[in-house]
Amino acid sequence: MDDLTPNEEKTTSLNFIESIIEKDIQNHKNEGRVQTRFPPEPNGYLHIGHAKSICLNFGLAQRFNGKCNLRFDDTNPVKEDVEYVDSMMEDVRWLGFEWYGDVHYASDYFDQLYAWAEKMIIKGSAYVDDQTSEQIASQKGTPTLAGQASPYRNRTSAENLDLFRRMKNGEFKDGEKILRAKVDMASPNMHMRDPIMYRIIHKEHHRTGNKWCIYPMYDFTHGQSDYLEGITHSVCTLEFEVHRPLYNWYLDQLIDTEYRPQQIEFARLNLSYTVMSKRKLLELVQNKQVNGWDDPRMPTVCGMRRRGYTAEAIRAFADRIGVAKRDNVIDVSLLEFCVREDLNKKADRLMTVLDPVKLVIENYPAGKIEQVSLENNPEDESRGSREMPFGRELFIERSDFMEDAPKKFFRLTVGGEVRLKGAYIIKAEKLVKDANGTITEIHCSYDAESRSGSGTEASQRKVKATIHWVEASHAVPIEVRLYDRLFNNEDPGGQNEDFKNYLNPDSLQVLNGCLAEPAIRDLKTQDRVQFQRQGYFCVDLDSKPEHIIFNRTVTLKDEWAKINAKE
RNA sequence: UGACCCAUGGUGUAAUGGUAGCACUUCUGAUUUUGGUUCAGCCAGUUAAGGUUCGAAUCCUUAUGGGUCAACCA
Repeated sequence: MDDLTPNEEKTTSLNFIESIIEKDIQNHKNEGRVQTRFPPEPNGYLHIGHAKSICLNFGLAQRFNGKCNLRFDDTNPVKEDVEYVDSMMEDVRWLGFEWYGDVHYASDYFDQLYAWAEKMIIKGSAYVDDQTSEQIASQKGTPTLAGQASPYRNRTSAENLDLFRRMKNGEFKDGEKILRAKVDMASPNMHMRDPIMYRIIHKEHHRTGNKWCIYPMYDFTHGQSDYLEGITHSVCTLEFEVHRPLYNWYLDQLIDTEYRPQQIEFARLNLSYTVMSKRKLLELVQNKQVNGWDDPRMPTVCGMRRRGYTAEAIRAFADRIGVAKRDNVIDVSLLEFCVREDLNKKADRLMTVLDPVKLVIENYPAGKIEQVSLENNPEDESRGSREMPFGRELFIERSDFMEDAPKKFFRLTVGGEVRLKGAYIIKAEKLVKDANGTITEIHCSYDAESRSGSGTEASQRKVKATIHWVEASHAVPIEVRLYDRLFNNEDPGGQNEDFKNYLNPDSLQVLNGCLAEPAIRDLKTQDRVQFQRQGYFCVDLDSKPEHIIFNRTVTLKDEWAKINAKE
């Protein structure tokens, strides 16, 4: 596992899971051993909610000198695929974690689980049921009404064993028979009403091929898998709370050791302005409302990676949101804060003009080009500086000029002065407009004595604002993709209407006429930079040298946008 | 009209019977050749009612509110 940055040093206060573990260690439970696991089902892509779980499980192992396994919970061949296995391993590693030993699969334990099932049949705590799923459901009762026993509940062990073996041998079709645990049809906990242990699925499994046509259910698999791997603390989300009695019941039936894994539940992550369920994310992909699982608007790990999020930022986020049992909705602004905090220190600055308007410096010699020096990162002197061409014709951001500016507008107006970052102070003199009245050129004069860093008195002059620019003849055209929140409702999944009704129609904005300084050509795919005064961006996967494409990871905080919005 | 879980500023999370703290957000100000960063500060909280206790966010009771559970999914 990689080192924690200073930011990720744990505080002294413990979350409730850490408190449990600390107590267990003090009591020498399991010889003081700590082993956790991250157990995804390989049926989709990992999202920021999984990232919370990954950081939690691997983080607990780090903190308590334990181990953390990676285990694929692959008990349902109908839903699972190797494609997902590979992407999940990639995502876990990208987040900065390495699992202990080999990757594990629940399917590694199919033989042992089968043997345990036979053991339960022999001792009379499991039976084969011939009924349809509808019949079984109708006997299940309701949370307020006890269930009724299956007519097959009292088959002899011998008969059950024979039938179960024939199930395994492929003598029955899907759904014809199942194996159930004999627990308590009157339990107030629905999961204890003779839960299904094995079902018949004639489907090739991504790892075991056609060896099996019966597959164990989650409940009959998870606790035993934990046990077999020596997991001490089996951390899962709250909806498995009602499964815990069954988790423990199966272990009680099957094992006799003092060692016993303990299931602990925590509240899953919810993020404002997005959805987190695999089903809903899949729907967005299938309906082409996003461009695949790694669309930078998706809360998937691969989507966030493509957008330019760093693993450090995601880990810092996971750390700050904490772990507890109450339902929560984390404000997406915390995530944005974490990525800005990280990128502010790491990302070199670059000048790009997203919505260019031409600026002509009338008293600057035509044809002259001089080089000005700019520091790469004011937060990190070791990043050095670079040269950038300056000349008579430049492009500046259209929004940095206003004809009828309110008093709080600090940028360029006719008769007003601003500094061109790293270069000279200019004063706007007159405008050139087209037939529609749109400004096509801003003509200005410059103060030749004011060059940045020249040390002259004029260079020390204070002006209200400093704006970014690019020299016209050296400008590099780029495409920039701006992303906004995917939904315009804080909790799109929690409304009465379909969550897709709350999709933000402006979540993706593709800008094609953007211009960048020449240094932009040095960047490689996925490199992250700050576009001066605008935000953090990264080179998109689709970018090519002849067609450079950037994704906006997150904007800078923007005081003027706030003031402007209030008008 | 069951069982189980949960309840601290707008959001999230601490305080483990003894001064309700931290972070994000909002807002104010200082610094700034990024309206960024940094720094300083303001506003703002224990769901309610009883009880135990010298003392309760914390323990107990009840109420209220929220969540989970009736897949041959995980």
